[in-house]
Amino acid sequence: MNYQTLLKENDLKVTPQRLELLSLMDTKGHISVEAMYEEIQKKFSAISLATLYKNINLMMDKQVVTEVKIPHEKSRYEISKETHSHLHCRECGEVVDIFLDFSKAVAKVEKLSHYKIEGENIIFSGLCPKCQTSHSNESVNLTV
Amino acid sequence: MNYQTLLKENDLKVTPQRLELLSLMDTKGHISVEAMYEEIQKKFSAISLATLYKNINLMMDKQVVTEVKIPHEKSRYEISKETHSHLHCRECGEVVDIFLDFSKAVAKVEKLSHYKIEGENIIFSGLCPKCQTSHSNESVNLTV
DNA sequence: CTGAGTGCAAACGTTTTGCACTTGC
DNA sequence: GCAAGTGCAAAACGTTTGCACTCAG
Repeated sequence: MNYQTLLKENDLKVTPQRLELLSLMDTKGHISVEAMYEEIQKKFSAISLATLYKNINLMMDKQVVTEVKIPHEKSRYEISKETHSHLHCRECGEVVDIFLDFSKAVAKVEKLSHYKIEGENIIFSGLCPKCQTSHSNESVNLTV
Repeated sequence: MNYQTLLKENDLKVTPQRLELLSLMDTKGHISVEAMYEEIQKKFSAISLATLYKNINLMMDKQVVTEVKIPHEKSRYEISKETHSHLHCRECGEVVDIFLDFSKAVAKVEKLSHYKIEGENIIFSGLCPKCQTSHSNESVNLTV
């Protein structure tokens, strides 16, 4: 992905901080403000939280970045892409994308509710493949 | 709905503040902390925000109340009920319940992802029937 | 009567703001 | 060169905490 172009297309100046931010969201997938701050400090030790917030908000306004609100967790952020859903593991916290076609469901909802549906926000929660088998931490110290 | 029973079943003492809180969530449907505070002050002018938060958190811990995270909006709260989805009007902010069966989709997701799905969180956004026709505010002051 | 709930004030963590300095274009 | 972006410090905001008082059971 070309972050420079992405910024320019949205009338945002290309700064090294912004490039790194986009790179983080792109490679780490779904990242919280906290984690972004920790990560970006590795390259820009003097970066300010204010700058981080300003950029996240600006990019959200421009729809370059999308906020993902996960039940019982803090928001995470991703680079906007085609409509997709999310899978969230309640054990390890992992969030992954899943591309599914809900147009049938949307049509049904429109018929039933008379709403004009413009978008859907879908998060499935459960256990990822790894956490279904590794219950190592679950049974520790059960002697109460 | 019997709020007294609901509280007792969850080992929560029955207080007038809690009864009113549950009544608000029940009748108003999906309500923000802010709106709850404004409403509850009509009956309990001296109520503290701390009490409000303590009760919301306590009831969430006990799963009596569920947080609804809507894109671009503050969280709202509802009395927990059977699995259901939500419809959100971006114009007037209304949120309504819709009961749909997504078990087929869940099965598909499990097959594709190898996740074990325990719950889904689905919000459709768009325009409610009223806001599709009344565009009164949309075209005001377009002369730039 | 006793522990749980309430209200108040203070504290806390997160996010936003104003301003001087720096940088991209 | 100038508007936009950055970093810093202070402020604002929403939420939580500790404590004395009150009330439900």
